[in-house]
Amino acid sequence: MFQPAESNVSFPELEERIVQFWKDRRIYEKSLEMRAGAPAFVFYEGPPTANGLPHPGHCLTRSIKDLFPRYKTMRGFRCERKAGWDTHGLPVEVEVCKELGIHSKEEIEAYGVEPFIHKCLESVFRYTREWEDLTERLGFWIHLDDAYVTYHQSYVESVWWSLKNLFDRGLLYQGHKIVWWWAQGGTALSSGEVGEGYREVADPSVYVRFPLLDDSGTDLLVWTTTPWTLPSNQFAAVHPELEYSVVAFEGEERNLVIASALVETIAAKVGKEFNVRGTLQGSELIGRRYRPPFDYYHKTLGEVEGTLKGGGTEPIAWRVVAADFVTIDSGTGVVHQAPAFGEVDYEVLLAEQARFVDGEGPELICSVGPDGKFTGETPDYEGRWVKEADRDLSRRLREEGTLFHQEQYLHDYPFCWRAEDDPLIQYPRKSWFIRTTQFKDRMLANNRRINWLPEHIRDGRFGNFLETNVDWALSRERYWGTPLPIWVCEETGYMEAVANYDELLAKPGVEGTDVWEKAKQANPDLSDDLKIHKPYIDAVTYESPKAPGKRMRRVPEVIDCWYDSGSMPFAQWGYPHKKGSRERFAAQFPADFISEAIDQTRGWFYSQLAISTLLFSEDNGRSNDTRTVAYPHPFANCIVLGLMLAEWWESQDGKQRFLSEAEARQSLGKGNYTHKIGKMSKSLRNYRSPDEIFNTYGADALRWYFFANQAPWTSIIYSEQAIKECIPGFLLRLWNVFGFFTIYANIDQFDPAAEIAGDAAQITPDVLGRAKTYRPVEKRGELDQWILSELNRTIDGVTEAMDAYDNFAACGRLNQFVDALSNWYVRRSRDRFWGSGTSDDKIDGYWTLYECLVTTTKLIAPFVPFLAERMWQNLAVTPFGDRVAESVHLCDYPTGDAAIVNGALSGQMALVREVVSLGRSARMGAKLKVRQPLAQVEIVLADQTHRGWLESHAALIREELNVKNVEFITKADQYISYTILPDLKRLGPKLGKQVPAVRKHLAGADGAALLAELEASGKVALQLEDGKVELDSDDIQVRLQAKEGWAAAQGKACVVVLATELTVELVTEGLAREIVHAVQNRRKDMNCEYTDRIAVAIVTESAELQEAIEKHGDYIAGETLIATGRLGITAFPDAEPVELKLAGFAVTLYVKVVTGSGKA
RNA sequence: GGGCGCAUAGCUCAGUUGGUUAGAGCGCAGCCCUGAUAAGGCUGAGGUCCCAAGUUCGAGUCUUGGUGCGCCCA
Repeated sequence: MFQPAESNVSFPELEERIVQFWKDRRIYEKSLEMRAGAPAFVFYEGPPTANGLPHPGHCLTRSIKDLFPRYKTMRGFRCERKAGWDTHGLPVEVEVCKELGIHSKEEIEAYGVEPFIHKCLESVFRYTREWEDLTERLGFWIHLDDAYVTYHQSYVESVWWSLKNLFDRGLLYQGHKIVWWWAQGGTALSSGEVGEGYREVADPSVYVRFPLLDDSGTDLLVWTTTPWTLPSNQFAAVHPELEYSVVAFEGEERNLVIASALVETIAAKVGKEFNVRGTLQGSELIGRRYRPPFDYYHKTLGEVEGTLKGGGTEPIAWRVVAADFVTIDSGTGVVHQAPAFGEVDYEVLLAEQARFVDGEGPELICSVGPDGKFTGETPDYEGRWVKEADRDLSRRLREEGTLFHQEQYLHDYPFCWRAEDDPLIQYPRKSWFIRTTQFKDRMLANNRRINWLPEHIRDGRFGNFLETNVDWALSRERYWGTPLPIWVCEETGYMEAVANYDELLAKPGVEGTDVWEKAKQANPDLSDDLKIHKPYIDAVTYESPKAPGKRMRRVPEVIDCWYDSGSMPFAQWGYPHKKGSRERFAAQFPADFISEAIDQTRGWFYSQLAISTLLFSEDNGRSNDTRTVAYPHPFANCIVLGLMLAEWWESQDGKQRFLSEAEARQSLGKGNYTHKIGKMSKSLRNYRSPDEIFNTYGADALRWYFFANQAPWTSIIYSEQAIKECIPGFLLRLWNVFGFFTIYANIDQFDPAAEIAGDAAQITPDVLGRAKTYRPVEKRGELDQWILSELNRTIDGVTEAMDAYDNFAACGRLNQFVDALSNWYVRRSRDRFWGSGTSDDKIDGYWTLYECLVTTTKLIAPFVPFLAERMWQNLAVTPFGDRVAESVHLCDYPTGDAAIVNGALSGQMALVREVVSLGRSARMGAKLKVRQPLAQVEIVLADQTHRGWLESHAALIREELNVKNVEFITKADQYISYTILPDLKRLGPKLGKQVPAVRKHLAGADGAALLAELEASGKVALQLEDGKVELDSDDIQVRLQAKEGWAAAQGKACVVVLATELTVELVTEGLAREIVHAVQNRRKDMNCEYTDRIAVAIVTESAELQEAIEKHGDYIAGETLIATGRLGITAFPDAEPVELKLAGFAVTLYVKVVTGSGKA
């Protein structure tokens, strides 16, 4: 016996039970053990941070990350799934600061770095429980117990190892980075923080003369809104391809060089007439020297020249240089360069430095201290806050005659978000960099080998990002992160990188480890992993090998936490220091599959690729302790998920928001609200929590929605309505087929377990074949052959799609199959199952449906693992017990049997479905309900190929359309007109410009005549204006059209015409069917069992109905299980009378159950 | 400002190497079937395929330019 499928299934409850079942039986672990010796399918988990609650976007990533490992496991691979947690970084510090009510680094230091990082550690796992619950409830199978954690000593030491490797290869260096700097607070701000603080302000805007040294009468004109940067000027930049003019303004002694396109604008600003004395290309200006507006540096360095790498010498600064970023949008087309205070300016300096031999190029000039005040290098302004000095600087330029023009300039400028009167300045900070630019080509080569989904990521967003690669600014002047493992000699500046803690302890004269030991003594609960973190690690020093008696001290920085996550391919195993890590890494590198959302392009996708390319490429330089592998690494296939959007409805004024349209309609009235789609926002509360979705619709509904409703890289709307619709649209439809099967199989005591002896394993076709009554497919009826053909086609289609990481297409195939199973196979098989007794045909039906369900269960297992498990338990475990796999997730994925696929039958069945559909459409047009039998249907086919087959299925068509006779006709001129259309794909290349004439000719021609000509001679000759054209039957398509006035419907391939005349016999039979319908409804209202036999009385004045009962009594009784002789026309007292109208006649219906003794 | 992506029915999206009458789901309206029944089916209304120019016998599809939106970066 099968456990029946409950008709009011609650998927959330079902899923909760399955979660428990998996846990109790260790199914996930067994699914791995089962594949112990199998080839690996390598998956990497991109680590989330558990210091915030998981939200719907995480459900999407975790669903996709679950789908493919499950699929590959069923396909025979061993897929280990190690979870991971990202624990370091600024977001964690910010959360802790919020909690402590502090902001700045000063405040953190005042609070104490030690207690601060303890707080960070606590914060990191605040929501672990919620994350674990979500993971489990969603059915995401992953080893949470064995997760890698980025702050663990073993992980940090792997990161250290890789950094030492880079350091020793000269790929890790110290340089400058221009950052947005809060001078008053002494800290850099992240781009996010800077973005928060933009405000419109008026700044002084000055046009300043830079006199050319080789032309005593001409000055470059530059423009800047930050006069305080002028003392640090080093270059002037022009665009080499722009045209510049030498301009004489009225009343000015000296000429000015301005981009030609800007001359008018500037003249208008100063209200002066001008003369253009000449023009020249930007490229002609390059290399020319000028005198900067302030001489603090120029007086000593102005005449210094350096040796160029290419030979020769050149002045190191105050020259015109070429730059692509120069535009004519504003300013003068000549741009003042102060590399200390602008990122692009700094890049210009780097480019210039690169032209000179080492040590002879320009050094960075910076006249401002970290406090934002001028230093002693500019004695006139020493100690003055830069913004406050702008006015004096401008005055001095005016006095010296180099100020051409000054005005107020309104623009957006960033301020500190926590001290809103403090403007930020761009400022150079010392920073550690990884020389990624040196590996650009190798990263690009690696990238080209990655299978990106969607494809455009490779050459688009990600490829472009690699093309414009700049060295990775690795260090952070923060507290909670992986400490940069570099120790510096306090005397000589000699540096060493350290690969792990033991290596550090082995250094000569180590001191400072007591700081950690004391802390641990004071608080034994402290995690040992903290000892390699700030502030403990900072205390550890050792003897300098270069200066006797001097110490090696660690640099103060921690590193970018993206480096942590990008190191996970090796760091998750503690490679290379942890025992066994080399083997594990070798076995699990590179990954076959990863997936995250598109925002990780420059995050995890890049950090992984960059680190992997630098460390593990075959030609990676002189690394000696790494393994190397062929591209691509560290991942081969990557699904880049789209962003998840929220959907809500809000009132016209935007003040009220609702999460469903129904709620909005109820509160605001129809039409008084707008449908919104946008970013998910905690503060707007514009989405439901995943828990609500799980509890209302279930995880399978959510998963199916993610997988089946759109390609994964499109932006996905978290639409409650659409999630809800997955239930009737797919889950419940399959559930109903499953329910249908269990009901009838139990009634007929169809029991596969009794027929199949011994181990039934995974109930594959070969196992089923052992059953006595299981007949080979070719011996079964056509409908069975058809659905099994569809099943095997579906297996192939789904497998092909999933192997290409195309879950959307795979779901489409599954959906199509379940639709065919439900809406054609079961529908057409109803009578078979409903009929009493057993027959070979009926048993064939059970075996067919059983095989379809069992196989579908396995096919859907990776997608909707809960429903699949429940169906497997009912269909397999209940009847077979321990003779079958205890979980569907321990099964192999089905493989298609090409011998069972019957393409011709698929096409034929599609045709008969179309004919039936058209017939119903024609009935609709004539307002003839299907219960009313009709005498005849006539079918006109455009293509006679399948006519014979269709004719042999006349019975099926008769039944579906409720007609007495089916005729196939070819001579149908009374119903049909013919149109002959050219096959443009064929004729286009052949005829070219004649195509429009041919189309015109055919459109105006008599279709029937052309068709006759084609049948007679095999071709059609057309006389066009510019010659004769002959078309054969392949060049044309015949299209049929139903003429007006018939109950007819036309499709692509045929026309269906109904005879609409009704005879008395047909009407009477229609009435009998009305009676059956009424009695069935009554049975349902009375909650009869499927097998109850009943007595019925139909009391009516209508002679027509009485005649119908008389003539078709046996039919009525058979359909509605009326006990023999118990259909009458006189009332009986012990049943409730029901008044109703049948075909317009008043009837009183009496129904009572007489016996529940089985249907046979 | 730069890069990438998107724009097709009321909503969300498909649309294969250019080909005849541009599809699906949902929603809406009407109807039907039904012992799988809190399912299912049929029909209908609804489209300047963002705009413009070009290539072509033929453009939703290719090219160029523009507009709008989103994401990333500055």
